[in-house]
Amino acid sequence: MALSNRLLNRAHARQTAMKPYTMADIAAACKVSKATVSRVMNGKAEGVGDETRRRVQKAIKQFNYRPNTIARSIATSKSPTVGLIIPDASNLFYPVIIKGVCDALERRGYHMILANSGSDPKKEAELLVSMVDMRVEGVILCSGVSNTRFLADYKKYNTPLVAIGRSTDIDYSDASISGNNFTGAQIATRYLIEGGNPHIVYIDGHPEYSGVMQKREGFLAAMREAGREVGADAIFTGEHSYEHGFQVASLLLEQNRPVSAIFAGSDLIAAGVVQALTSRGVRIPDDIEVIGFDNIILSEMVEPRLTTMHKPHEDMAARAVDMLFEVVNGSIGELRHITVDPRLLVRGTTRPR
Amino acid sequence: MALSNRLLNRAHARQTAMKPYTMADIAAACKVSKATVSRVMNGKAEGVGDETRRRVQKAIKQFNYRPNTIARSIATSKSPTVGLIIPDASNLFYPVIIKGVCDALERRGYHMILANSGSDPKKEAELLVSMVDMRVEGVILCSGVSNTRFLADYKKYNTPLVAIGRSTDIDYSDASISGNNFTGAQIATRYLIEGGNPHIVYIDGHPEYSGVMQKREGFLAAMREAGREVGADAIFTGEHSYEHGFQVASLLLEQNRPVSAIFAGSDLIAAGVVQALTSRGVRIPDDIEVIGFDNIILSEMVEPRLTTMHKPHEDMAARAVDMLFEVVNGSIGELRHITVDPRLLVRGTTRPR
DNA sequence: ATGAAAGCGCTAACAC
DNA sequence: GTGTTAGCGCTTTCAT
Repeated sequence: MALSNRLLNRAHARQTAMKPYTMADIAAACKVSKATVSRVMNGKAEGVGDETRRRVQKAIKQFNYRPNTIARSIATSKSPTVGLIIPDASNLFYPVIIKGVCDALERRGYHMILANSGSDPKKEAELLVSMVDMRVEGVILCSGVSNTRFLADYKKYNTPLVAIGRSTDIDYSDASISGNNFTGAQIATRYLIEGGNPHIVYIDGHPEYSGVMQKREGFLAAMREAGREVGADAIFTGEHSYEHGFQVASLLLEQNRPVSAIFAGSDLIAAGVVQALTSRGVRIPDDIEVIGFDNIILSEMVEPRLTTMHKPHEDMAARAVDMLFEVVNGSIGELRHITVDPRLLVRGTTRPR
Repeated sequence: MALSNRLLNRAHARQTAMKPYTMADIAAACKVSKATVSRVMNGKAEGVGDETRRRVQKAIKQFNYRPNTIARSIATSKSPTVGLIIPDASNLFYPVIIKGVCDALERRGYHMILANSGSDPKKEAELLVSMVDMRVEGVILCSGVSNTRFLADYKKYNTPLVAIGRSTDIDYSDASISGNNFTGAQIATRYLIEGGNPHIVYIDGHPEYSGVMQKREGFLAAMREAGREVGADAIFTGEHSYEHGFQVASLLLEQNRPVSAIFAGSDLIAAGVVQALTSRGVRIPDDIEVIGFDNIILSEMVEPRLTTMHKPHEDMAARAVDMLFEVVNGSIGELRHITVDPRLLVRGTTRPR
């Protein structure tokens, strides 16, 4: 009686405060226990009679009852959410990653909490911890610059971490998937060399990004093996942005530098280069060849379409999610750190070979 | 004693199961009550002595204790999260919306749960309900096609909803912000007419999208007021995509149709148009003028840069978040449904007037 | 087949 | 200042 009184009071309070119905409400309405409602909600085949089940289901419909995911999480101590941390959602590189992770998660009935780090290691650390506070089941981290000191320390929080696009610092994540930047840059550069380009310029983002360092090495390796000298003025680093590409290309033109080909460390940079060149009347690929990196969606939207090093980002995102769940349930194998080789995708910014 | 025994046992279990420390652990270690730990954690100035506070803070540091957001949510019955539902994260229109919402949320210490509806009203409804299940404080919905029947019904869940980009169906959201599509289309079309274009073609997405209908009306209104006739073959609807723009423009060229200007209902379409035209040697804006819509980041990355109808998406996203919180705490005023007028941004795809 | 009761980790009165 | 005691809405033994 005491119980049912409480419930009635609650039901009243609910009406005025417009609070959602709870399991107790359904239980009371059906004159069964919460345990039974719980069994029905979770579709337990065993342990509940047909008649009872129907009655409960009816009440659930009627009350429009929806179980409180939070309460469930606190009871089971696992919440159906995963965090995704990226540098900047408005950077054209990430939409497909976001989509890939989001969809893969949803297929498993999970939610995605998205946050932008702004490429700030400190902010990234804060976000990671706040994800831990949310008790996400794991987090997927996209980042070029991280506070590895923090990442090592982060292990203590015991929240699975899988990295996308960080081939270095493998020890700091439980699993990772990334493109082979060295190889990719090497392939692109070789292609440019074999195409007979006497003057190749390489433009990329900040060298502190692990990916940039690797691409730089790949570029240098390809040049070296061809016996080419690389002057300090053949390499331009800066922002990983469209503007950077545009500015460097403009500068090159203004300085009247002999340039026959440009290898850009990202399609964003490459797109900036293409616009700078075409807007000044330089013909691509006839006068200058351009190769980008990543094959983001933008690379098909510029004219001519970018020849670029393709990486299967959507698949990589899905695979990252797979791996995250594998580490969660301890089924992850030895190959926890995957590297995929970028593939040269020839389009319009290079001449036919 | 019983209590402290339980705690000790728990502390042991924790070690082996690697479960995070709880408030009880800290309390036990400091020989204070959970209430005190809670007070310290929440920075309550009153109610805790200096010495105690320091002791507790030290233990928190030492144990690396982090409060469980979920538990807190269940206790306070409010969770620091907001849902954002968009049609497709990989569509270049959304990155800046995502970023805007995410950042605005983070400034308030909130998390964003992101989900893609794929423009499927049914899926959208499911997502909305799953957000309710998560007990988000509210949801921000970006959508052109919704199940208005469901939306009306959704009110019963009592979870605040603010819409971005839906000027119609105002009754279904607690607040909304969107661009004035009619006016925008009208301005663009007038500009094209005043520029002396004899043959204006209008390309847009599916007419069942509320925004498309409005733009269509704006286009027609502008044509009508100029005494122009609009043949059925002057309007092309289809996907809201780059490909659609590309295909229609290609078709136009193949059919050798007299076309002097194209008004595209989105920059994505406009970008496709520009590529189709330039790749076939049509000069923009000399031979054909093009005006897009939205001013997404892509519009600056094509050559020539797109003349377009600018809308302040980042601000709109931030404003949507503001409004969401206003409805949450009941402080929202009368102007809950904001419409912003797009502004003509003249760039390279139109001739100087 | 069903119910009672004990948590999950926290907050929030209300005592003392 | 600090502790006690109820919950929050659910799951999960363990009885019956």
